[in-house]
Amino acid sequence: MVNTSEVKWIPTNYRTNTLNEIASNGKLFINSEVTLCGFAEIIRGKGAVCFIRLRDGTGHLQAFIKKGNVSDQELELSQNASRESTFQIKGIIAEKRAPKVPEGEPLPPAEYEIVASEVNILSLAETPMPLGITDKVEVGMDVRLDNRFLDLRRKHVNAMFRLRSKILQYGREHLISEGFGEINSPKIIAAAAEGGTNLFPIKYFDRNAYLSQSPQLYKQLAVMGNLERVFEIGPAFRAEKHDTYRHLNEFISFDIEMAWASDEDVMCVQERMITQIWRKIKENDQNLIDDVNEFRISDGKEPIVVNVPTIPFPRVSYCDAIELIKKSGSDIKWGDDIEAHHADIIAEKYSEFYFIPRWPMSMKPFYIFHDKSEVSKTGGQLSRGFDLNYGRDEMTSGGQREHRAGVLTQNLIDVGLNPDDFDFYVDGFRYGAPPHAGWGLGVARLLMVLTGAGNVRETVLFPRDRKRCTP
RNA sequence: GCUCCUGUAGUGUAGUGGCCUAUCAUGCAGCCCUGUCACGGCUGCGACCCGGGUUCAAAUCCCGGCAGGGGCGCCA
Repeated sequence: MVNTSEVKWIPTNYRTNTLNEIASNGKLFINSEVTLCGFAEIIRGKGAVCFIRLRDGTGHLQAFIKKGNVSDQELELSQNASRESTFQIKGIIAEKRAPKVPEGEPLPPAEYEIVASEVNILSLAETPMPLGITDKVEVGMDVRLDNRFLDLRRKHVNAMFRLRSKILQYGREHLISEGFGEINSPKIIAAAAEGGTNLFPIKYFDRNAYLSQSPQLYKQLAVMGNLERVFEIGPAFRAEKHDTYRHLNEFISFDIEMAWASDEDVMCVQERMITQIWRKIKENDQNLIDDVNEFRISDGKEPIVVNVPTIPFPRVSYCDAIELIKKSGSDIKWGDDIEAHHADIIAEKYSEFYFIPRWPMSMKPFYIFHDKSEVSKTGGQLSRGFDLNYGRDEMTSGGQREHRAGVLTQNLIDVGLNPDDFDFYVDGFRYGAPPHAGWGLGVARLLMVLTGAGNVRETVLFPRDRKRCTP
């Protein structure tokens, strides 16, 4: 279930070992006395014996409870316990009796079990459960989310969130290796950071405030402060009434910002980070991918394969993308947004990761850098803003930022924002400002790509959408 | 904001006007068997979202409500 090779599992007051330690190194434990804990995944046996398949956060192990080894009361309570009840069992590790195999077939590898001498039921599970942990019965998304704590116990769901943790870990490690430091920006803000999307208003004592839609302005200020290269993994809030497989109203954004860099420089950081995440997952976490695949196969889906993408990712500039879409017969002109059905056309040619650099300045936020000499064939002003897509889906939005205070103020005016509201930001650029660039990446969307999940709700523990604010 | 669709046992489903005191699986309860391990066998429990209407007859058709899902726009 989890790669425990590098983890030191220190005993707790409840257990001496994890189940996986015993299951994978049983030989070393034979005849030794241990105390183990876990959920009872299956309870079988009547009369003189009882078998419990225990599960903890590391793996599984069978407990064998036999009349005479424990009190009659312990045996009976165990036999009558409901599935998913939690147990603490003290006993001796032994090799499992080998199963009967048909003539001529080889015996399976040795397995181990704990032969109980003491059984302590920590908590009895109520019945029936709202959804089955191991049952081969489908469950609707709504029931799953209402009972996420149970849903998470299902192997493939559990694996999904362990993979999420790995993505964050490997991403962090990679950025740190390139000189980035982690920051935390405020999530309570006074004014709309970027305009455009709707914010959630909140009461901040006796004033009005909002939940942050993006760490954008603050990570830039951190760079102005000579933190040089920063990243943040934190929540962003958007009060948009969307209702799709890829949108939530609260999501975790993986953001970077770096000094002395252009749009192209941070695209390179991103493709290095993504390939490194893929490479590490492939090296270390195939077991988690296998858990996901086991479910996908039982569900009639293709198993996922972790293919490390090759660098560089294709760059399909905005202008080229428009040409490509036009060629397919779609009605689009320079200056139009590339919508989902347009992205489908690009995805026919570029089905994996690709960048769309150099969007029209008119379509990008005020803080994006533009160079007057960089224009389209038709004369439209280009920007240093880019997107990263995977097929039809947008993963990232980023770009080189405007570091000229005067231009920033003009940009604010051009998009109809009041520069006075942004003094806290523009002031940061008045006393020397390095050219800089960055991006924000949707963690859940990246996990969707990695795992083939068809809905962002699969990749977020407790998703917040238009209809759902609990649990 | 605009669209399309769906509500049947705890869970997932079958059902398209009468054969529905509603199918199957899983679950749960009980019994039998058993060093079990995809265990097996038997018995039982448990449901048509709510309110109107059409009809001799409604889970099924119509209207309203409530709840949920898909898609679009916008975005990560």
